[in-house]
Amino acid sequence: MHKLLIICGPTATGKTALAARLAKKFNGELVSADSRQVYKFMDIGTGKDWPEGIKIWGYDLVNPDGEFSVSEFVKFAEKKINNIYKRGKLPILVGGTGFYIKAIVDDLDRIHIPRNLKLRKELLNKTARELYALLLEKFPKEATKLNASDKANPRRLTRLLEVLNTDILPHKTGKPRFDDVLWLGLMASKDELAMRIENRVENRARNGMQAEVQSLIKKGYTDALAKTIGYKDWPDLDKWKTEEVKYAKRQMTWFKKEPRINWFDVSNSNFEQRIEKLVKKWHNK
RNA sequence: GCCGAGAUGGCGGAGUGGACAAUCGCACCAGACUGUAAAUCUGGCGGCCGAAAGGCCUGCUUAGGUUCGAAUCCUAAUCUCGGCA
Repeated sequence: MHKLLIICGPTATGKTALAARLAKKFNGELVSADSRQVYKFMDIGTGKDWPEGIKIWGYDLVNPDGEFSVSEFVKFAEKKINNIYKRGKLPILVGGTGFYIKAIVDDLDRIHIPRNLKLRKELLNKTARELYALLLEKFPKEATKLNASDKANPRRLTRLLEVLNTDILPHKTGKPRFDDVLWLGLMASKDELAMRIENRVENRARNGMQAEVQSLIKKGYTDALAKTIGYKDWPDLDKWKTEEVKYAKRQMTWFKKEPRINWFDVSNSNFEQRIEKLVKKWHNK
């Protein structure tokens, strides 16, 4: 019986802390599904927590200038989850990157089609219009299926051309079979979330962010800093907060349409008890 | 006190007699997204009615004025910023 527990939701809702408690109660190990925390040396800015006595996998997978994507994540996480099963423990997938979580649970067949650097280079300077025209010419069926947003999105158009151009079939990874998946979602009202984010940012700013940024610069990772929330606007805390709030909103836009999530408002005083009750029932089933 | 410059939507900032409810950027709201998801992209964004097309009202510091017509010209007031005292 392979069960998977998922704890998702926007940033600053206390996912890791909850996951750690549940891991203790139910003999679990954590797998982080967070696209920022995979980078080494970026600890404070990405909010890595290391709960005591609990294993958490998925941090520090690549250098800040390394290539990473859902595909790498899936390969890593599936291996890890299988390993956790082998040891008779419960894997708990915890994080705010909805795409990564979905990729683990559902069969997303295209994500393992590799990059085509030559093609990407050719398409690099083309506008969305040009890319779409090209797509329409070569793959009219796929092209007309696109929505208005994707039609204007150079990055996604490039990727689609890349996917359709290949004859390489995506290889099957050793995907674990999940018999039973429980999705838990942590959320809060807009105001509550904004407040939590503010506090969190201020704490991180006080607790070593300056030194972390400097050491990253010293190591030469300025490109990575320039594109990462928290680092790119440092030391402007207001901007950091705004970016973090916007990020939380984007996360919610993704999660809102996921019907399998059981939502809990972290402002409710008894939400943890209710979660424990639910998990217990599911775990013993 | 005198001389200059200026006051535009939540903010920055265009517009300098009609095409202006007012380019654009930020913020904000909603959304898309099966290999960059920390990314990228789409729509909305004065008020009211409407599904929409569209309609009505208010509006560019304030008060007057000129004009068929003003954010744009004139007068005065208030405030801000530079220079001289």
